[in-house]
This record gives sequence, structure tokens and C-alpha cells, in this order.
Amino acid sequence: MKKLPHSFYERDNVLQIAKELLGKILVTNWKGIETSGRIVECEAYNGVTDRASHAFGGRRTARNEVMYAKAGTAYVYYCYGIHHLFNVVTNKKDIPHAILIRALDPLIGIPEMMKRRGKKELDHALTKGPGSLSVALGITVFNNGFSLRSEKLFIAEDGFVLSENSIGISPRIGVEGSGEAALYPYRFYIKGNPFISGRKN
DNA sequence: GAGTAGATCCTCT
DNA sequence: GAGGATCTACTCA
Repeated sequence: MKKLPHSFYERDNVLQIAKELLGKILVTNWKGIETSGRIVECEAYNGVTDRASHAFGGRRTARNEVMYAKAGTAYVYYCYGIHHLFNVVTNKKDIPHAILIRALDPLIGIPEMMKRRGKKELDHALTKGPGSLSVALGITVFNNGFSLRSEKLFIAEDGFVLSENSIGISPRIGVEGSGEAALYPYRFYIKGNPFISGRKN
């Protein structure tokens, strides 16, 4: 298993990167407790031309400043008063592309994840949906701006190969108020995986 | 199984 | 002062 190189994140096609993130492994390691999961669902946010993005039209505020940071940076923000949403910043510095990680297939540290989520039995809601997976991996706004190549938080590949026809593509979730941007097919997921989020699947 | 309400807080206008 | 890249639980059929 090796960490994805900086060049992986720095490319300019955020859709391509989002698709390639499927099957990769997101790892956190807080205080020696390692938890990880395979990425099975994500959404691309295509910079200043994407109405559903925080950076639409070139908006740049204290909150989304991290989207303008260099590739391979974690962008975490708080939403609906409950959920921490974890994003990966891509493309070059000052270009606000990002990919929202929406669901994981848990691999390591499942008991710890269940503890963080307050669950006694393992079920498919453990890491399903961006809010849930952040809790399961212990990611909070505290991690905003972290590098994704650090020892505590990183994305790696383990040789897992995904065939082209097992990748599903659909419009994004939760962005209905974003005009035609809500229809863009920017969501990528692994077909048939039980951890895919979305109420209607 | 499907639909709806409630939680709950930071950020920008 | 309103709304947001949401999830869960509970109700009703």
C-alpha cells in the first residue's frame, strides 16, 4: 500500500481524479489508532464555474480558503449543524477544485468506528454518507487544511483495480438548489457496493 | 417500504 | 438572520 503522489491530485481534470479515487483507501491515524476504508463514492466540485461549489464565481472567503490551497489538501467543513464533510482539494494552487468523499467500505479499525458512531452492531450505515464517514474516521473541522500525505491522514492505493463497467455515474446529491449544476453527472460510485449513500439509490 | 420532521451551528448577506 | 454539498428515526400505510 502506498500513498498517492502529489501529481495524482495536481491534474486539471477533477472528474477524472474523482473517478480514479474510487477503490483508493482513506486512512486516519489519531493517537496510534488506525482506521481506514476504501472509497466507494465521491462527487466532483468543478471550481468557479460550478454553481454547487462553495467557490462558484470565484468566491473566496475564510471558510473556503482551503479550496484554493495546493492539491492534496483536506477541506473539511461543518454543515447543517451536524455533519462534517470531508473533501480532497485538487488541481494547482489558486484553482478551487475539490472532491467530496461520500462513502467508504470500512477496512481497518471497524470496532473503533462503531464506537465513534455509537453503534453496537455493524451495519451498512457505518460509513455511508459524508457526515457518517467523517465521524467514523474521526475527521472534524480540526483537520481542515491538513495534507493528505501526512502520517495521520492520507489516501493510499493497494493495487485494487476497478473495471470501467463497475463504475456508476449520476447527478450529485443535496445540490437541488444549484440550478442546472444540480444535473451535472459529477457523482461517481462503485456499482453494487452496499455502502453507497443516497436515500433513493 | 416510503415519506416527513427534527436536529442544530457556522458562515456569509 | 437565513440557509446550507445531510442523516436518522419515527410515523403511517
